[in-house]
Amino acid sequence: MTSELESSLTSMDWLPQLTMRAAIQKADGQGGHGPGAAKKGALLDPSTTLDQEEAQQHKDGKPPYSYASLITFAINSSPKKKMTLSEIYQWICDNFPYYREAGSGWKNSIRHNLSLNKCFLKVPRSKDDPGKGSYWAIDTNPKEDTLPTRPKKRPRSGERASTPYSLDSDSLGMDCRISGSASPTLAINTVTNKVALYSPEQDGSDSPRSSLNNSLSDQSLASVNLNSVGSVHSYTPVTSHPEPVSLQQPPPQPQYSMPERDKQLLFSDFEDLSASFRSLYKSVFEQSFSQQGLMGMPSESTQQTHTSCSYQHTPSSSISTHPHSGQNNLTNSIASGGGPVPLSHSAHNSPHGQHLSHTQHPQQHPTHTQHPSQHTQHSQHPSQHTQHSQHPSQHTQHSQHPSQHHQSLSHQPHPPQQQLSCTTGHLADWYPNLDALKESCRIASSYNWADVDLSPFQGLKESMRQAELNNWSLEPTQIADLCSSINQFFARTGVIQPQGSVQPPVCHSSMHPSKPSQHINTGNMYMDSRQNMPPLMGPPGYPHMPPMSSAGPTMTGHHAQMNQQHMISPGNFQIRRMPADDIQDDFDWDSIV
DNA sequence: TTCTGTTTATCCAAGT
DNA sequence: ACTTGGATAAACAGAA
Repeated sequence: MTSELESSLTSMDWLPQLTMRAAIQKADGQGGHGPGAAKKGALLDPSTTLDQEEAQQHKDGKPPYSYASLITFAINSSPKKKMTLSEIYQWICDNFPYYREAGSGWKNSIRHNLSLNKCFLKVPRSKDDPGKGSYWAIDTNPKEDTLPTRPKKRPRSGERASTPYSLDSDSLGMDCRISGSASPTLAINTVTNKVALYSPEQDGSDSPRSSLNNSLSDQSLASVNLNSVGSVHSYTPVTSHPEPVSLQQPPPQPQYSMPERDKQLLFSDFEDLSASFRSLYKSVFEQSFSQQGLMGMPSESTQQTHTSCSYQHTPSSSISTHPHSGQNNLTNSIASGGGPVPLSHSAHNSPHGQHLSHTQHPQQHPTHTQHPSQHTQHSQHPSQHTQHSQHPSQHTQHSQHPSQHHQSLSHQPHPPQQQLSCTTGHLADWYPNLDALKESCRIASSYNWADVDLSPFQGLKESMRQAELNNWSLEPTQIADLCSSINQFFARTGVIQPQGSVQPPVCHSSMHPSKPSQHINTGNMYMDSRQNMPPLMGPPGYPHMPPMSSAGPTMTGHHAQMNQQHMISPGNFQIRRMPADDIQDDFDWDSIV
């Protein structure tokens, strides 16, 4: 039996037959990319499921899937997107009779894969769900940078030292990075190990075999939970190599409906949004209103404001500099496959065709920031948050260091997000601007709002308060509204410039060392988090937030600096900058250098 | 005891 | 030749 398995699983002749919806490219699986690519693609999508048809095709013979694929299929077939080992066994046996008679060696391999492959997360059972073994889920956000979750395999002669433990995205990243349908409640602690935590309510009777279709159904985002989960380390998705996936993805073979993709996007992009908002809320309203005797915040709301674990949406690096985002967490991180990462998945499907299709928002500004024509002197798109280019060569050097951004970003044709078709209405419109908004939040948080009259923003304050009370678990539309309100708030208070040059008060000191900057950290963080993210960008449809110039953080920091000078004291709102020390940013550039 | 999970070692096929 | 990714086997430890 093992011999049969061996021959079947190791041979590549089955690759063309792979059908893994998203990742798979039946169309050109063996075309330009070759078997290797196809092979890789086979595991690209953590949310891949097995088609009934496919299953039927391989009923009799050796399934042309790798064990990792089988596991993925199995897990994804479960409504809960998690399965116990025995369930996985069962599912495989049920769907591939071959394994029923294949002895037990394959089970060992399954276990081996589960343990070895970072894509798979062990999910502890809940207390009320006793049983043997843990659940296994798919990590859509495998940590791929920094510390390995496990010691590297002891190198031996002739063996690569980086795999399979390597965080090298080419291997694991490829397999797992793509956004999937991970449950929003899935928490990953990538610092200590791969651990996923499901909310108790999610534990329940799975129906592993009930479905062969993957969907976000039961775990889709009924609401975007921006809540932070306290003590767990936030995930730091790093998409050092987002493109490989996309490159291998044949264009339009979308596994997800666009709404689903959007949902995934939401998670990725809102990962630290809650932190930003929360931070803003606390820094601005809490501070201000408390002094004005208007505060009505629950004490708990302040508890999570600053945590040591910071999450940073770092498309191409693991840098985490946003202190306020520390509250972020897992809950948020999961979903998205690393935020940007998943984007690449779809982004490449139609690198150009989908360029900004979010037009549903009534308020949407006709000319989007990402429009190439608006980028005056830079090849890079300021609004792109950056996920880095789709060119592998560019990813290889995704250094987070500002000085290197210029080069590495200059070729990015389209930011993944840009290419997404946003279909979730208001929220979708914010996709390209979330980072900017978050950045603004962060910047705003560094101000001293104590003496600022925020009474005109009672509504916003109340909204945020409610959000706080709800642990930032908001509906997409609510988030969108909140984004708009906050953005408006920023515009009015001068945090961002309402019109004309919309550069936010962000300095990229690293880019302009000669200029003293109060935002050194900000600048760093900014670039760090979104290497080519525009300092600030108005939401589509926000009239006074015209598209940013192409001034990317790595390229035209001087604009931001200049603006900062006069925006800090905006009109009626005299804002005192907090001492530099108060500015949240403990990021150490040296650490990544 | 069995199952589960981790780890190490080795082999093979394919790619570079 | 070397690297890479996957498969297989096995040893081992811990939990149910």
